[in-house]
Parts: sequence; C-alpha cells; structure tokens
Amino acid sequence: MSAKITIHDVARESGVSIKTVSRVLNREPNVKADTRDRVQAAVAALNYRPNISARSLAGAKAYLIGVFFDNPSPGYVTDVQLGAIARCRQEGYHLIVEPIDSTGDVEEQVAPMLATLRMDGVILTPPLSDHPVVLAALEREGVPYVRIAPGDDIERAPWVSMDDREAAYDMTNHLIGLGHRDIGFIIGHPDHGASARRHQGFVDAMRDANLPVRQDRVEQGWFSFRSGFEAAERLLGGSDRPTAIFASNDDMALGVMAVANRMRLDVPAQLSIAGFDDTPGARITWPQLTTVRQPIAAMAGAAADMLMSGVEHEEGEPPPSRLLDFELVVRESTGQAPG
Amino acid sequence: MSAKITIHDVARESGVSIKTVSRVLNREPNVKADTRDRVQAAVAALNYRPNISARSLAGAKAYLIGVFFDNPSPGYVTDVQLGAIARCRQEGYHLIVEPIDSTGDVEEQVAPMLATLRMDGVILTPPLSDHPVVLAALEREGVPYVRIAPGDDIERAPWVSMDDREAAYDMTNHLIGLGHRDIGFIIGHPDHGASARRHQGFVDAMRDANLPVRQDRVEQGWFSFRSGFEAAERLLGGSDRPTAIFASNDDMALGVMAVANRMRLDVPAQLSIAGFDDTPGARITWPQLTTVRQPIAAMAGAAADMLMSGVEHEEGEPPPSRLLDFELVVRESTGQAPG
DNA sequence: ATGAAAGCGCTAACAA
DNA sequence: TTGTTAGCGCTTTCAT
Repeated sequence: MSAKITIHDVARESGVSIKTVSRVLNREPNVKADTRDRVQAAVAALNYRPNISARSLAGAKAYLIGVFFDNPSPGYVTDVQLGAIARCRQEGYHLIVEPIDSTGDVEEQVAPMLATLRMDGVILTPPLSDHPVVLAALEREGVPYVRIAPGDDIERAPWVSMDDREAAYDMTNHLIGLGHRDIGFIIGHPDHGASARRHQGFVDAMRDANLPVRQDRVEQGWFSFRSGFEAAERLLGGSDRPTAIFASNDDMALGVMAVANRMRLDVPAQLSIAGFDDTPGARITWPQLTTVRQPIAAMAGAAADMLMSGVEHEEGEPPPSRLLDFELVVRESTGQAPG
Repeated sequence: MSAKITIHDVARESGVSIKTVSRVLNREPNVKADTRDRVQAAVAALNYRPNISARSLAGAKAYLIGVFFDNPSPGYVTDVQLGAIARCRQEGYHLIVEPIDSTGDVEEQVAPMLATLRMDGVILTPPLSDHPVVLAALEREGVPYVRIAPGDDIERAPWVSMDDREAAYDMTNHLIGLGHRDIGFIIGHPDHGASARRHQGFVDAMRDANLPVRQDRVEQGWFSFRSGFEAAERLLGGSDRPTAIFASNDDMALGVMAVANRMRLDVPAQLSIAGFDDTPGARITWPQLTTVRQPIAAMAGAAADMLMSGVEHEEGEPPPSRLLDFELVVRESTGQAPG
C-alpha cells in the first residue's frame, strides 16, 4: 500500500502553504500562474489525490451524488448510472446508489442515509420522483434533488424530463400513417407520471385524426412483461381485433409480441406492435421493436449537472428544468395495416 | 434543514463523554449496561446519525464498498447491486458504483478513485474480475477486493463463484435426456472466465454420454444477442442441423430464438434452445427460455460480507472463497428431440 | 468502566 | 497574492 500523501506533502514539495495548494485544487482565483504550475507539477510528481472524507468534513461539498431507484427496469437503472457518472467523473464526484423499496418503510430507509452521508444531491428516478415521503425527507434534511420524469407538482423542485405526450402522439401518428384506424393501447404503471402523459398523447393523436378511441381498446398495464401479455390476451382474444397495439413501454410490447407469436399472428403483416423506451430488449426479439428512444443517460447527466453546479430553486420562481429530445425508432414490428 | 446534531449533543444529553458514546456506537466492550441504555435512548431521542466523513477521516473504516463493472448486461449489474446493498444496509455501509471502460485507460480511471475514496473494499464483476491493471491498482493501493466468477489465478485473492462447469454439464445432460444427440454449442466471451468452464461442462457431458463433439457444432460468441444470432445462422444454415442449441448465456440464446423464428422453426418441436443466467429476458420471449439460474444477488451479498467482515487473505494460504448453488430452470424452449 | 486530549486531511475566515 | 489559524465530527491513544 502506497504511503498516504497529503496536502502537506504537496505544499512542502512546491514550497507554498497548504492553503495555496487548496486554492489550486479548487480552482480558486488569486493564484499566480507560476505558483499554480509549481503546485500542479508537485501534485503530478507525488501522484497526490485529495482525501474525499477530509474535504467533505471540512467543506461544504461531499463530492457524492445519490441515485435512488425502485422496482428497477434493469436497463433503465444502468443507463441512468452511466449517464450520471459520465458527468460526475469530470468533476471528481462519485455516485452512491440506493435502491428504495417503496412497499417497505421508506422514511426508515431514507432518513438515516441522508443524515450520515450528507450527499450534495440526489437524482430521483420514477416512481420515486413522485414519492411524497422521499421528497419530504429530502427537503427536511436540506439535500437538493432533481426529479427525472416527475408526474405532478412540477413546480416543487428541479426536474429533467422528455415530452412523453408528444412522443406518444408521434408514435400514434406513425401508426395512423401506416393506415391503422383501429389501434389498441396499453397504459403504463399508474404510479409513473409518464404513464398519463403517454396515454394523453395517444388520445390526442386519435382525436386529431378523427378516429374513435374505443374504451375496449384501452387496457391498464403495469410496465411489466406479464401485464403486457395479459392485456394483449384481452385485446386479441375476440374475433374483432385491432390491427395495431401501442404499449406504453417495451417490456409490455414484448408481452404483446409473445401473445402474437403464440397466436401465430404475423408481425407486422397482421398486427403492428409499438413500444416505448428503446430498452436493450427491443432489439432482442424478432422482429425488432419499433419504439421511442428515451434520452435516459442524457437526462441523468443533465440532472447530475444541475446538482453539481448547485442550481438554486428560488422561492416563487419556477424550478430549473430541462426537457430533452426523444427519437422515434422505426424498426420491423410496425407496417402497413392489413387490407 | 434540521440542525446537525453531533456526538457532543448525544454526550450532553446522556451525561457521558463523547468517547463513551463512540463506544456504544461501535459496540465496543467495557460499557456498563445502564450507561449503554442511556446513550442509546439519547441517540433515539435526538435522532442522531454519525457523520460518515468524520468517521472515516478519524478511523480506519470508510463505510463504503465499491462495485466495478464494465460492458454491463443491465440485469446482471442491477442484481449485483441489489444483492450487495441488502447486506451493506444492515451494517451501515453504502455502495459506490464505478463503471470502468476497459477499452480506455483503466489505470487512469481506477487509481485516482481508489486514492480519493479509500473504500473498505471493492466487488469486481466479470470481466473486471480478471483485469490485470485493475487487480494491480487495487493491490498497490491496499484496497481489499473480492472477485465474482474469476477465470484464472484463483489463488490470488478472495472470490465468490458458482460451479459453471457443473451447471453446463447438467444442462447438457438435460438435453441428452430429452433424446438430443446432435447439439450445437455457442461459447461465451473469451474475456470471461466462466466461458471456458461452461464450454468444458458441455464437452464433459457429451464425452460421458459417448456422444461426439463435432467442431462444426461449436461456435464462438461474445455474450451479445447479435453474436448469438450470427452463430445460429451458421449453425442452422445448412440442411444438416443440430436438434438443440445450448448458448452460454441468455442474450445469445435469444439470438438463436430470433433466427429460429425467422426460419419458421418450431421451438421446441424442431429445435430446442437452452440459455444460461436466467436474466429477465429469458421470460420475455415465447416460448420462455430453459436456462440456468445464477445466484447473482447472493454472490454479491457474499462478497460484500467478506469485505465488511475484513476477511484476510493469509500469505501462502488459499484465499477465502464461496461456491454458491445454481439451479436448472426448465421452461418451454427445450423438449423431446424430433424423430 | 470512563474520560481528556490529540489528531485524521482538508476548507474557511481572517491576516498579512 | 499568499499564509496562519481554527475547526469539521469523529476515533484513537493514553490516563484515571
């Protein structure tokens, strides 16, 4: 184990005080270029790295960002982590991951952690973005947070999102453009704010095209493969079938695909299927899934940025926010309507 | 923001010195039961939580465990995190996740992080479990680590694994028991130690059943859907086809399934397909995949345990290790051999 | 069984 | 532009 070298070693090596070393490390002004160079040379020569515990104990920053998630769609969580870390690394921040079980005692899981860790900020992923106990604990402990894709109470705190309504609107129009007039829709998990927005986009597109939205064509799902499977069984069970099904996420769309396979329905010749999210699973079927690419990593990166730059939410002002672009990914599971 | 309460507040409240509070917190001996109770009451009353930075600065423990991963199969990574955290929470430890890009400068990614964070230990997931630069950096910085499913040099450091060879052996026997005599095999990513062991298990089972292992029935894959897809195209391309294909992981098995669907081969009537890992994707197809359930969360939990309990690897001794049980999960993608 | 004092390695407030 | 001095909230000696 290499002997621990501290700021004092660097100060001695470069012939300045520790405070000046500290200034250089933190990019504070009022350091002569020449001095700065000497210090940086010493840092490099000694291979010095500031101790994060000492830094956070003495100063205001902990150099720690938290990511809270629950009931993880694995791909989603991993994308969030990768996106957040990409930004954090550059600034010397690290990521603490905390799965929260919302069916358990949330307060008990969150409060002690916030008190011990004193993170600089927390990124909230759905459905935690809307969990009242989590939000309250964060506010009580004074830990800044950014919500990803929150559902309601948008004025409460900073957030990052994409336009779920418009994306669903566009996807529905894609289907309509292919000649589909009878389209089934599977709603997402009711605890996720995005679910209602995606549903709205579907309804708006149908209305704008003067197409009826039949209530027996809309099923409630839970974002799981199984719930998509079961919804598809109901949707496709009778002789009177829709020619396309738009599921609010990929997992459910894959459930629809499984039912279609089992019923020997040709996709997309007899049934078009569209998903939402562009998870890895979307390419892990045949035919590959037409879906909406969410900028998950980018959203997480933007959230990390907001946290690290210490954006403030001024009382009475709308909170800082970012709306990122989505992308329609048309693959093989959607095609011309039959007939 | 609730005012920060410190060990001094607790000491005052319970009428003892901060050292005694510290003793209680760390479960040190030599505290009168009565005193201990008073302190614990004060901790509860004040809702006190020790500051992790102060603790790790003053003491030896950081209460931080790292998880390194690369090129993540999302489900795998999430399982590892959940498994590790479940144990860490009880002991007041937290998880730092660090994706490592092994195609980049690994030393540069790992060394500064180890120096700043001074974690109590690191959990290495494949293929990082065998990455020489990562191992060397860890050892140089004196950070203990546990390797999950390492490939070689098993004596070097503590590890947790499952018996990949035996699992592949059992799966191959399952296929043989179904009457298959001509079985294709897709090898996993060569950087993952498990790949060779799974291949070996296949070969051993074939030998033990006096079945030939034809070289044109064994394809090299990379653990990706695409590589499984391409291997299956080669395996199934001619008129002389195997009646079953055993892929070294689920993603590749799903690639085989896609080729079978495209060729209108009935699974399992005309072709049996087996995977390995039991990722969520295994249930997200139809027919559902017969596979091997890896105890991923349990392996990560065991690794976290070893790290937190500070197991030492004595010079000249074999390192501490755990071999966990797997489980054959027979679903619908395997069946009687045709004819 | 308990406590006093001395740091851990930094940043912050204030001098110079 | 630079340095000095005090802590941050704990754990660790070492007394008692």
